[in-house]
Amino acid sequence: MNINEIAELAGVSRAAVSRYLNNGYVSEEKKERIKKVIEETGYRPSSQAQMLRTKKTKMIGVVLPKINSSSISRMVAGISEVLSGSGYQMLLANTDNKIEEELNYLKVFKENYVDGILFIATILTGRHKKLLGECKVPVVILGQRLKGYSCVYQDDLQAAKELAEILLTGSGKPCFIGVTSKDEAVGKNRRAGYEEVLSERRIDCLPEQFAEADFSMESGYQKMEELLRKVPDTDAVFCVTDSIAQGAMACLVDHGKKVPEQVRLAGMGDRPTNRLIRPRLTTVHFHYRTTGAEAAKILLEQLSGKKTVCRELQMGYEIVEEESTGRL
Amino acid sequence: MNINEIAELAGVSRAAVSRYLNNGYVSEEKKERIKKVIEETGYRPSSQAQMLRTKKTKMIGVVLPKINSSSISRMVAGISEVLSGSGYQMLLANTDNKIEEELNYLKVFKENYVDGILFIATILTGRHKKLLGECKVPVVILGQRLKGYSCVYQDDLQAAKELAEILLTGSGKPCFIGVTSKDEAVGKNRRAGYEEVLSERRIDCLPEQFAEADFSMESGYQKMEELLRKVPDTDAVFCVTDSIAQGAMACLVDHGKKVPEQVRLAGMGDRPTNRLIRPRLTTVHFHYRTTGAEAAKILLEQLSGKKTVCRELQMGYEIVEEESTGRL
DNA sequence: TTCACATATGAAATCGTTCTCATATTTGCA
DNA sequence: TGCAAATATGAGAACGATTTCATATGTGAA
Repeated sequence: MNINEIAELAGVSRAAVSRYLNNGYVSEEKKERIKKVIEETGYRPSSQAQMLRTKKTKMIGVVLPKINSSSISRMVAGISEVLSGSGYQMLLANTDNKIEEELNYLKVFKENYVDGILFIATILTGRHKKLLGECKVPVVILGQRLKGYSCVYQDDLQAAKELAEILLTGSGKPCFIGVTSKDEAVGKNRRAGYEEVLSERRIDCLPEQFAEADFSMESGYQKMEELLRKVPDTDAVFCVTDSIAQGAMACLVDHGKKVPEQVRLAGMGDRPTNRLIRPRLTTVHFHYRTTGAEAAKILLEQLSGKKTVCRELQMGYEIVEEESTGRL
Repeated sequence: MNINEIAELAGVSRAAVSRYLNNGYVSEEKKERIKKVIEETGYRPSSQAQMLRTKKTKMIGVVLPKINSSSISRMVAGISEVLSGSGYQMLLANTDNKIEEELNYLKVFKENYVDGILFIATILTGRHKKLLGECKVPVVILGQRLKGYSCVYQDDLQAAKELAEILLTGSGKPCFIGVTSKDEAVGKNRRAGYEEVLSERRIDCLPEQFAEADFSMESGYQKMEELLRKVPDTDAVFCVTDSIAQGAMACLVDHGKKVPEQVRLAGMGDRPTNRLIRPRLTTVHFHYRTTGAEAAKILLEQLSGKKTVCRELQMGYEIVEEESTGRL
């Protein structure tokens, strides 16, 4: 079933059918005939042909580091929510945290494979920036701020600062478990927020009071163990993610440390699973689902062809103070 | 940059360039020239044109009920793992558990929008079956067994049975929190496994000892509360998912019931978050990631054009016995 | 030598749309 | 009435690849 057959059955020209489908000038009488034939045959225009002709794929490429992560899958849910019903489909590119994969997908997408790109980033290298600059389609970056690009990101610094103020109340020997500083948002900004509070309160720390984990619970457990060895009398631990905090918590429990009586603990990200652990973990709730939704909205706006002004959106957060920081 | 310009720059015909790209007959000398031009220009053939001409989109449609669910996002990770490097892209269709959306995506995909479909199902109605039957592209169903289709599913009945055998040891008044029986796998089969053990052990149950939740923790909490009201002396609770079990556990704790001393509890699905709750939850570990990976492999096999024999794959499982069932 | 078969080549058809263009016809307004 | 603008129509070119076809050359076996 192609447009020619429909045209023939309806006794009109191919162009008329095309116009009917695209709201062009067609007389009521012909509209009626075409409608009838399309319903009877169940005809659907070939999207492949449309793509070729219009240079639009009606697809959004979503590049992400790891789909089975709570924060990221929540963003994707938000994206999907907004995209559904907009006529756009979502093309998923799972990079498994491999930079080469990320670059590769950007290369594929940047020409005209998709109409727009949502890029959930952790680390943005120079090569990323170069490829992003070459993109012929609009891009929105999620989770990191990047000059010159539309982006939706968390206020990591401020959130970390506010959280640290709670955690460090009355603490003399705090420890910190972070991640690589190549990750601007989680690695750099959250640490910066923490350190601001350290210096405001004139708490001096030795390098051994800082550890660097990856994003996993296991790694949180392990780094906590190292810290306990090096700093046995630590009384507070700031973890840059909840996964890390959960690992650290398990480690503390296993080593017979009472939380929060002996060691206070805080994480960031408000994993849904936090509700399950006891003592309850103090954390920061970020609106990940909304982050995804807002990013998708911005992209759709840019696709709708208005002036392509680049928009930056900083999301709010909420401190979730619970038992693990000992004030409740 | 299109194939004509490349052909001209290389001094060959358009057909030669196409053959070069598709491993047809081209002399070494021309291969060299074409290669050089392509490298210099950074030419990439238009996938849209290829799709139109070849009727292949190199995309797999993945239909799923909810992306931010641990089991499903693990399946997607498995799918992505296998698909990556196969030359196929993943088109995500998040249906948000709405049957109409599912049917709609099937309608879009069934013709030739994608080369194959991975369908993560919960409920399979007659309309689903009709649309699946009309699919012109290969389909693999995940999580449910359906006659006549390739599928990868869990051995829900056997797993539930084995789990019930542990939970019901020495129990006189067990309760059950299930889900709708429209869900063949989780609703029907898991309940059937549970009931088999009931009858083997000649444990009689009243209807009020059975509750029906949806898949959420909240609903697990709420149903547990109802059960505690109707059956205050219950000594064991079988939950068909871990989310439900986690909700039930929270409820029991809130009502001052000791787990497992007063009430024993078991879930199914092995959510990663189980490791965090105390007492540790007895559950069944299903290989979701592998389920996704295997399904993708079957689909790729069918796409590779061999005999399209329909394959059924029943995945194994592992009982994870922990404290909540009181035997450890 | 001859015939079959693999290798090599480019012209032209093809996939199924949308869009431009040329051409009518109708409507609205001065 | 006259003239511009809006409405309506279909022929045919384009989009950018693959594939068929006709044709030519090289190679090895009978």
